[in-house]
Amino acid sequence: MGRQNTNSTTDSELEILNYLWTNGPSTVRDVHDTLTKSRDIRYTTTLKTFQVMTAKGLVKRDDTQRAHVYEPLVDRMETQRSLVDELVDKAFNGSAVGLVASALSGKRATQDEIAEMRRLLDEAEEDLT
Amino acid sequence: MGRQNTNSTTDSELEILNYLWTNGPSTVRDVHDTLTKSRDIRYTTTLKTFQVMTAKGLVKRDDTQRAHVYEPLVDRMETQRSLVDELVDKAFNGSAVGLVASALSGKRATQDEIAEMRRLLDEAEEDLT
DNA sequence: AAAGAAGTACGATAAATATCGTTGATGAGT
DNA sequence: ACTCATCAACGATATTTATCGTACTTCTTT
Repeated sequence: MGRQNTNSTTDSELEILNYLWTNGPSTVRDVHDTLTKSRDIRYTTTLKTFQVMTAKGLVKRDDTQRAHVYEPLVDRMETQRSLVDELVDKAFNGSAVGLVASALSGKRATQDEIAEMRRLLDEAEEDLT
Repeated sequence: MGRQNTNSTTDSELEILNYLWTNGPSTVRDVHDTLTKSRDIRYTTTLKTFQVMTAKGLVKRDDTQRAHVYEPLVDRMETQRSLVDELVDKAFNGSAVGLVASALSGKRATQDEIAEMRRLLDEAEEDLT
């Protein structure tokens, strides 16, 4: 009964993973000092999230130092892809086109971004044959 | 303290909204009979979700009939856009390009889908003036 | 009219998530 | 050696979500 989620990573976890993916192996202190700039949370909250993530296998912990060092065990692109797939299923009836249409209608894309997307489409098309 | 989510619609709610957007105003029975094909849930679960959605203002209820008729109060594209924006922020550091790249790397897009995306890009470019 | 089917209302509950506080250990500076 | 800061461990708790069961009401069918 009760809650039931197919989700792999929660919002808090994703926030932490983003930091680790960008900055490499880090301590709780490193991450917390960044998180606390935008939100008012306690150190132990960040720590607890790390512990949960470790239990889930999302990160690996090196405890040879007093301040444990964490690094991600999940791949960034992989995670992004699964989040996108999930959203496409849930909100766009499986159509990636719908997703792209939405993305373009939201914040207006710049000329450069549009050009980059065209390049991505060219690539995707080549991979088809 | 405790949980805190910026999310507007939950998974269950979105599932119901999808039905309403596609099929128009419907009764709990209508929706439930469809949901129950893919998941094993009780009628009152679906009903309860409708009641919560009504309280949240996501749907409007017409109770002039014994079987109340519900219709969506939120716009489909609007909702999709906000879900996409949320994901772009959370997982792609605000870059819609990253999202599109992920979408293309996931399930392989067909020739037709790619063509349609190109068309969307053309449109977006024109809107740039 | 009685029985049964189909509805709604609503409280209870399990699980997941995000959060905090307390406790005990370890290290650094005086 | 003592004090203070930093850290990890861990339990407690509020909230949200998804779910169900029970009770009550209202049609329908015999």
